[in-house]
Amino acid sequence: MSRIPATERRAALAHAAMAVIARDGVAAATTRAIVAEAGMPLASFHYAVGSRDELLSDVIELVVAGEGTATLGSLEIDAPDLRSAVRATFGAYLDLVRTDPAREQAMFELTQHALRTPALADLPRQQYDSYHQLAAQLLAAGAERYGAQWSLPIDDLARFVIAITDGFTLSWLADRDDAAAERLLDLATDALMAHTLNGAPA
Amino acid sequence: MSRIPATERRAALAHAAMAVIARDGVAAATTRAIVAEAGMPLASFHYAVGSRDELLSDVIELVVAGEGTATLGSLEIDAPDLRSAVRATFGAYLDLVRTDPAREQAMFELTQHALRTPALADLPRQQYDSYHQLAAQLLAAGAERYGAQWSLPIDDLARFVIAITDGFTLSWLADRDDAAAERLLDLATDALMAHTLNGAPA
DNA sequence: GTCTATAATGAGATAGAC
DNA sequence: GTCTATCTCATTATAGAC
Repeated sequence: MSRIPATERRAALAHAAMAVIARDGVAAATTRAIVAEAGMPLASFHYAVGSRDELLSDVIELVVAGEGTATLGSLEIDAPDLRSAVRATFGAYLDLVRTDPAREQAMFELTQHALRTPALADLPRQQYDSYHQLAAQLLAAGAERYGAQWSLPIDDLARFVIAITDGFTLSWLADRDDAAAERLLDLATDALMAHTLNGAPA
Repeated sequence: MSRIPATERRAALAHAAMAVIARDGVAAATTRAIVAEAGMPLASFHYAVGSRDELLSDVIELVVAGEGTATLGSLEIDAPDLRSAVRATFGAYLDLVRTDPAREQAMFELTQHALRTPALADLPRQQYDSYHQLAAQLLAAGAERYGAQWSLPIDDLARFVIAITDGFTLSWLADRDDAAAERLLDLATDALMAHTLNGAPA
């Protein structure tokens, strides 16, 4: 691990930290665990980063930049109509949560930690802006593809999507009730579709 | 602090821990902080409880028993119809979150911590069962009071209510956008009311 | 520049005096 | 039974050898 510029080390540490956090949670992301994940000696940590919270800030930047949600942005849904597409996208997110629950939990933990840490308290706003933008983008793309229109401001619907997504994830993490989660997503789909105008709008 | 039975001390510690957690978060709820809150010497902690996680388990029991949600159960809403009552109840919850954001955040932190701690991993299920029961009870009471019926199983609607409530709380904690939160609750109310039959059911 | 070795701190838990 | 004083451990952070 020699001859590597500090900025690259910093980035490598942030990625290693995200891996540790996704696997074991924020509390387990000690400086030791992070450098072990990155294959660096302990002293490299403060050589590159200054403090643990500073690195966690970098990690949230990664999430904001989309590294935590990349899977959803590149999703390709093949559905006959908008309703099916919406439901399938929710379903794809459910699969994501079921495949890697610890990762989704880690996103919540990062937010909570940042909210409790004065130096990081601004980051959750950016994090949720990023989520809302992703949802709005998916909603807009869906409407365009199926020739429909949303009858409410897309930002309001995006916030609803993120809220129901977060809420559904939390309850699933708590009780792992797949069937109830599916029914909840049906309900969420109904709620969204109640605010569409398809074909020729008024 | 003499002559107090161990079981009472244990309960006192659990309440003190909940106070600390509600104010400063789970990570700040060290044994020292908890006994300071309770006005006890440090050694009383392990005299009464065994371990920190054991006490956190007690704290979640308190939440499950309703101490974290008592405000909502005793809510008295005065509204002309079911829709207004639903919206007002959501609004009351928003007020609760705005009045004591740290407390609501603490509920999330307790869940996350329990999920990451093998000895406590069963508790989130009970915690969410308790939430779902509270929501179901509120939905049933509302329908009865206004002579309406829900056209979906009340447990599914209860899960939707808790999900949207959690999700809305998380986004509000992140960006403190009151206006957006109100619009989200309007949307959630619409979604619920789409599943009512009022007057004479089929 | 890099990393071994070591502070310095704060944590959970306990021994033993009263 | 109760609590003071202490132990042991893991943590963040740094000093100083190479």
